[in-house]
Amino acid sequence: MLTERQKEILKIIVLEYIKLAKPVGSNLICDTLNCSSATIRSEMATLEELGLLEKTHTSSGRVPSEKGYRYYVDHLMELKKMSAEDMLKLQLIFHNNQLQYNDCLSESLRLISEMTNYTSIKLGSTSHNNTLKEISVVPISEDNLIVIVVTNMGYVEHKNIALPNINLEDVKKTVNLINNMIVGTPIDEISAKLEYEIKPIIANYVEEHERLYNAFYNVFNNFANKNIDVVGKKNILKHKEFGNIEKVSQILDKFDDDNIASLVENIQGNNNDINIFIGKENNIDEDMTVIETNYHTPQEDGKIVVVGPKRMEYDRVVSLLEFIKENIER
Amino acid sequence: MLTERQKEILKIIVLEYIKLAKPVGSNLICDTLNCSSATIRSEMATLEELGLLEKTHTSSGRVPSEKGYRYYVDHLMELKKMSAEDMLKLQLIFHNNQLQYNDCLSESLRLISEMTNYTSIKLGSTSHNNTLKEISVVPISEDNLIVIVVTNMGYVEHKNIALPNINLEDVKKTVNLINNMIVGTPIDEISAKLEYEIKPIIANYVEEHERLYNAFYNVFNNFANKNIDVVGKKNILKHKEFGNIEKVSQILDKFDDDNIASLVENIQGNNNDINIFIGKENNIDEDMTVIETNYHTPQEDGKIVVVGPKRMEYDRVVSLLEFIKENIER
DNA sequence: TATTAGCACTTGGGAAAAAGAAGTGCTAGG
DNA sequence: CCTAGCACTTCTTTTTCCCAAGTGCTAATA
Repeated sequence: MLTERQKEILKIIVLEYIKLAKPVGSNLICDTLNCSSATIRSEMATLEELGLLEKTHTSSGRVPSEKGYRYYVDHLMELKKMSAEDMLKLQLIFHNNQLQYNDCLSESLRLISEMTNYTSIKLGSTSHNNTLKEISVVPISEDNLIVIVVTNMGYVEHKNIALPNINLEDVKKTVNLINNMIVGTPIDEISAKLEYEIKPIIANYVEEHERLYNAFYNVFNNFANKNIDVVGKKNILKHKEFGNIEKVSQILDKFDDDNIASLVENIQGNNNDINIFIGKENNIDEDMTVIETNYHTPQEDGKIVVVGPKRMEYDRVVSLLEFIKENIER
Repeated sequence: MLTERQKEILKIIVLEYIKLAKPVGSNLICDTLNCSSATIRSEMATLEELGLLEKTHTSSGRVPSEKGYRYYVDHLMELKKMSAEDMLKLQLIFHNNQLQYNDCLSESLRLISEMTNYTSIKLGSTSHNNTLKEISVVPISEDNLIVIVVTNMGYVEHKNIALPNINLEDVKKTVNLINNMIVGTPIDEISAKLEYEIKPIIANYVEEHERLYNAFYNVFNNFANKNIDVVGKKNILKHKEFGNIEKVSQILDKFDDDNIASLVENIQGNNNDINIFIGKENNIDEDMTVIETNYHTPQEDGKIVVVGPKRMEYDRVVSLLEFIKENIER
């Protein structure tokens, strides 16, 4: 259990280090706390013993340890409201009626990255709410046709499939069948329905049912229900803790679409709020902090994630995410 | 006019510098050329006077100047055929029947970047060959509908438009009209046709023709006929000439989608072959070289561009691009 | 008992000096 | 025209030196 003064000191060190990225010495603090630097030093020593502070070398000032950041986040951070400026810019997005839901979200991400110099990520997945609205087919050459799938939430996906020498009538029959029988089915159940309801029927009606069935099956099976969006990768270059090419390289590799998708997917907060993973607590990079939240809209469920250095403006990011989550869910 | 020996020396220096990025001294060359280093030195001095070589400081070895690279590219470079390995990997792509035209191209880009550690870019534009094949509309809620446009080449684009309280019958009438009257029109002429052929008619037939017309007009007007694809941005980190964060930052900014699209668009070779722009010759970055070629397929016209440091493996990149251009155009 | 002033000590960083490596230009002789 | 030899230049690396920042400890103080 920390004394009030110890908390105060820890907090000052965290905030100061976040601001300037330089180890914090006792002199800086004794000004604010009206006591001598010697006193502060002995308190700092205690905090270091508790594992909340670290030194970069024997005679340096103190730097928060991971545990120190954690303590700050859990007990000391004040959730101040957003700055007027941040607020204003975000509201411009959400009050812009021109923008569709999806554009709002990606605009917000862009804005977060721009304002904070961190990297923001969205991983969305078309929710169970998405059901098949309509499927249509446009033949574009002898051998190729385009299959277009629309969900009730307005997702559209299309695929070019090659079906040499297929009978167009058969295709139309199949499409009609699908439109009549399985419209309204949740996207993730369609494969099953195709198998058990459509396949048996076209097996009788349609000549080349085998090939045709497989083609349609593939269309739905590959329905991209995960989409990832990473904004502001370049921002890591702006933080001095990542001042060498190797580190930057390593992090940028992690940010590659395939990589990051699975990493982000595995981030699992223990509540539905905003979750913070500091350094080794996260699976992206032990020198970074990851802040995550989930959102649920009629169209999709997903995560918004902000990644930055451990000395991140925690309070600011949390309030930004809160605001966005709240607004996107309406 | 250079003597044979001078050419030989220039060539060795260029190749050596490309390989190791270290200024080349006279000793290294006299081994290969069977003459003393003093002789080489005096030749080097001549080449420097001609502006083909440079020194980094008074007593350093020589480095090719931009003019030197240019001379190499114009007169000394041998177009060797691709290495077996490069060839094999590329052929795997083009002989894979699973892959559609578009996937082939992006796979090739990915491969080039991976093999060479440069950045490759594709800027494609749906060619004039693309004509409207079909337009369809799917209403997904009271106020929203999805408009889907398909071209004869199989491009599909869709847009969610909000039309509160619109009469669905009117929408259908308009869609039918478009499908009957302007199918077959090249994409880039559709806006005009809408204006002069469709607008006057629906003005009579359809109640809210104003709003409806505008909505459709927007769909076609925003038809994304340029698509850009940048692969391997991270690769600049791998070259020592870009060893500091500022330079990397600056280049990565240039690679941002919007930026690079217009930059690439302005690259104009003077022939239909492969064009090389060294350093200040290009508009992307004066420390880099840009190699470009155009391709023309039934589906689209476009450019493939490779960007890397000036000490680039010119011969290799040229042969890679030649191969891809040739294969993609079939 | 908690705080403070004072002081010796440690470390990193930056400047200056020293030593070494790489390579040049020039000259004189074959 | 070529080459061996040598003085010279510049960069790079290493070493040395010194200063600034900041600590920990001790003894005195409120």
